This record gives sequence, C-alpha cells and structure tokens, in this order.
Amino acid sequence: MKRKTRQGEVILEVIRSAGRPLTPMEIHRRASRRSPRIGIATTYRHLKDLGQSQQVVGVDYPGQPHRYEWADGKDKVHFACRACDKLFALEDTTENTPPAKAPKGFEVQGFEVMLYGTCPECE
Amino acid sequence: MKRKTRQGEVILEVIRSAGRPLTPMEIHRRASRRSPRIGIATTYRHLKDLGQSQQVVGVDYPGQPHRYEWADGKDKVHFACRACDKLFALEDTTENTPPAKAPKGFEVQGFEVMLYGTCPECE
DNA sequence: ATCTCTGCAAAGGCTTTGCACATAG
DNA sequence: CTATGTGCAAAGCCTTTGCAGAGAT
Repeated sequence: MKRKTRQGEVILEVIRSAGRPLTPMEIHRRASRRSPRIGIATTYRHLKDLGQSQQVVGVDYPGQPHRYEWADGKDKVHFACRACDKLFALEDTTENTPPAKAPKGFEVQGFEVMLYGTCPECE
Repeated sequence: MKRKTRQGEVILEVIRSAGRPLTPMEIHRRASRRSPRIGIATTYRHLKDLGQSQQVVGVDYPGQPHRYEWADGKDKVHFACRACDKLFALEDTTENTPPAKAPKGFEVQGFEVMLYGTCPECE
C-alpha cells in the first residue's frame, strides 16, 4: 500500500482507536460507517499490509476468531473473558522482562502474556 | 465420545506423546500410521471432545495454524520460532504466578506465556 | 497518463455436518 | 440389539485472489 486512500486511513484509524483487539469483521463493520462501500477484501488486504509493516499485530486466543490491534509496543498483555469471549488489552506490568526462561539455544526476541478468567461485566 | 474406540485411543496417544503442540493435520497424519483409514473428521471430532473435557488445550500463535497439546496443567509456556514456525513447549518457570496484574474487577483464573524468537535449529 | 487500490465475485483452505454403515457395550 | 462412532463427501466459514474499473500522484 504505497498510496494514501480513504479506505486505508479509515481502517488504520479504526484499529488505532479501538483500545482492544478487534476481529476483521468488527474492523470492517466499523470502517463501513465512515466509508460505506468498503469491501471485506480491502479490510483483509490492509490488515495483511499493516501486519507486515509492524503497525498492527495479531492476537489469538484458542477457540476465538483472530483479532488485530494497534502495535504500539505496549500491548503485550491481554485478558480473555471466558464468559463473553471479549479480549482486553491490559497495562503491561512486566517491565519487558520475559516471564519465563527459555533453554539454551533459544534466542528470545519478545513475548506475550494472556490472562484468562472473568471480566468485570461478566462477574 | 462415551465409547472406547481404536481411533479415539490412537488420537489421544498421539497428542499425549507428542511433546509439543501439533496441528490437526499433524495429528491426523500420525494417527493414520496406527489406524490407516481414519478420517480427518474423526480427528476433529475427537479434538473438540478432548478440548471440552479439558484433556487437550489449544495453542495459537498469530499467523500459524491452530495447534493442540496434551493438557497436563504444566504447559503454560511456549516458544514460537519465527523462522521455522515450529512451536515448543517449555518448562514452566513462572511458579504459577501470573506475570502481570489485571485491573480490579477482572478475575484471573489462569494464564499463558508465549515467547518468540529463533529456535536452536534456526539459530 | 500511469500505476496502485478497490469492490465484487470466484476460488481456496480449514473445520463442521449429514448420512449410511460399522462397531462397542 | 441399540445407540454411538466412523468414513466419506458435501456444506460452511473465513480469508485470499483475479479482474476490470476507480482513484491517487
């Protein structure tokens, strides 16, 4: 994506302002409000592109659809609610210290933490 | 799955002895050696069932296919190699202490850690 | 004017489901 | 014998791709 287009701007803005990881459908739905005839394929194309340029990262939790969020380098910790299946981005209190050691020979470049349980709304 | 069948036994044994998370295809391929005419649908049916009975857990890493592993309650830490896309189960050195805090109102029931980087073979 | 991006629809890959037969209990 | 489990193929998602036209530079 070398050119600046309305669709690209809208998709980026949707992800950037979401505050939590969104599914492609959620992104597409939100983007549609600001750019009505946008296609789902365009959404996927931008997601792929934004992923490759490190602006967006994927967040997966088993049994749930893929999600994507803005990559500001801070969202390494997430919370998955097992009741409502929502995903939340939590403040990172790990101070960039990998919470586990890898055996010799493994070069650790980064890490992610997923907490799971019940969110305030489902409490 | 209330009945004991050859296929069920084989699938369970494949997962239990794998030592690392496997994709449905890998599981099916390995199971086929011991039970040649086993269908992929049977593999999926057992995976679903074993997941619901907590004997098997899913492990996801963005951009890679879903994987499943034996749930012995110890494999909370994994390593994803970005070069060869393999997933490894690491020894858990977290001592069951969640590596991050959740805000008030979130009830943490468990957690998982994913380290990523380069594995010994791809070093 | 040129080359990229978009929308649409078709194609692909992975997972689930329907159904008749096999098989455990 | 009866109900569950299996294999096969079809159906269902979600995601990617091909193509002609729209749009950015």
